[in-house]
Amino acid sequence: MRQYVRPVGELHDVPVRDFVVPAPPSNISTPKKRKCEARQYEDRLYIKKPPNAFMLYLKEQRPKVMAELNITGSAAINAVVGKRWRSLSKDQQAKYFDQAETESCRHATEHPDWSTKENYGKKRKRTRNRTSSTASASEPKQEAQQAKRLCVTPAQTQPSSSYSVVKEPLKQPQRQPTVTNLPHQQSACVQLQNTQTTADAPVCQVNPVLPASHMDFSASASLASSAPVQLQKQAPFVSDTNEALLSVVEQLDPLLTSEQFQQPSSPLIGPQLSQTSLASPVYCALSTLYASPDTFFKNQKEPIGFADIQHDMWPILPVTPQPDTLSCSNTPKYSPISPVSLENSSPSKLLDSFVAPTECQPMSPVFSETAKYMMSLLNDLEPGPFAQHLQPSSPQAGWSSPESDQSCRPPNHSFLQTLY
DNA sequence: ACGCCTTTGAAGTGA
DNA sequence: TCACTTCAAAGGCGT
Repeated sequence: MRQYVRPVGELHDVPVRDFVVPAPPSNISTPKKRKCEARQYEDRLYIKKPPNAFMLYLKEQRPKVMAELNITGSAAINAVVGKRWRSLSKDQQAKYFDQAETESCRHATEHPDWSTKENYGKKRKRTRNRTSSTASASEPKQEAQQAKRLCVTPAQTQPSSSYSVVKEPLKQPQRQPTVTNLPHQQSACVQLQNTQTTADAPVCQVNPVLPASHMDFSASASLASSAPVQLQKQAPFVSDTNEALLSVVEQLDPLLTSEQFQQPSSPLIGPQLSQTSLASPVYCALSTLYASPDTFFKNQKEPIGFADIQHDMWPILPVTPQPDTLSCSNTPKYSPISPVSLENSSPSKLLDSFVAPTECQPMSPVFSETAKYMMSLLNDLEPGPFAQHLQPSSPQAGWSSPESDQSCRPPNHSFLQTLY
């Protein structure tokens, strides 16, 4: 496999280069069923939708049902699985919603500019007719609509920048970096609470994690859900990864383990704070890294693309972004509303204080300090690579870590090694 | 060769 | 806002 080396930043004034493996996304289309789409987009990659919870369940259950019932027809299998799905409890289903959120987050990281809109109308005629043979009068209209969609001009279905990377020089997305212009899927992730929400300073939104509709259902499974204590108690399915990650965040933010969070129904401040903390850019970025480190680092595109993918990643990377790798467009930047004293602030307060400025600004030193502290925690969990690159960073006053939770295991992933 | 079937959920579309 | 449509997976079947 070919690899390319490109500079990604500097470390202690020493240029750092990174291998870029131009591996195609894992969710490209199969040529068989995408001929129509392929006609329009030639050999451009077709990025599929991330699977939803039921699709993940379906994938898992299909071989079981096939073995149990000795049937092979997918339609029959799907009907059986659908029935089983409906018989599952909310808690049982939550496992798959959790996985779906992870997949969605990973997908959004790999394809930051992609939305389901890209695939809309790309399949051939497909008239969903639940009433079987009854040909409705609206069918011609539907067909006409679909034909219209199928015949859209390339200009109407301008591929996003993530597509363009495949064959063309990287282009700047045409959208302006206003949050309101972000695709809905991207904006679904995180909204930092307690931030200014003026017209000039929209609510910060960072990498996608989950649709809001899940936040009331899959609280235990959502990274950005409410009640972090619930997340620990009622989510035996939470992976080792998330568990370890949670332990880091809990250490990062002592508030998460304070007594007020032991009661899910207690004060309003609980969900608010927990959502902010668990949905923080750092946590979100870390979860992305943990979820798919190889993909994340291998699928880096041009520097500007990398910055676009995850500006929030820079603070936790052991490199300093070069000025020309920072993009002023399409990526919310974070800076403190007002100078925050490290001595008197917990990380959660710091994260709360970030808003998206109206123009490109340099990395917030406060944010970087937060990230450094997180790195030190990560280093404790998995000693190694970062120790030689980061100055030891002891917790500031007010950042005192709680007693480490014995149930929180260190991450099994060796993603840190992939950095070097 | 490729659309249909069949399921649920997420998201897009149009009124 | 609401109803409707499309697409994710998958493999046998029909055209």
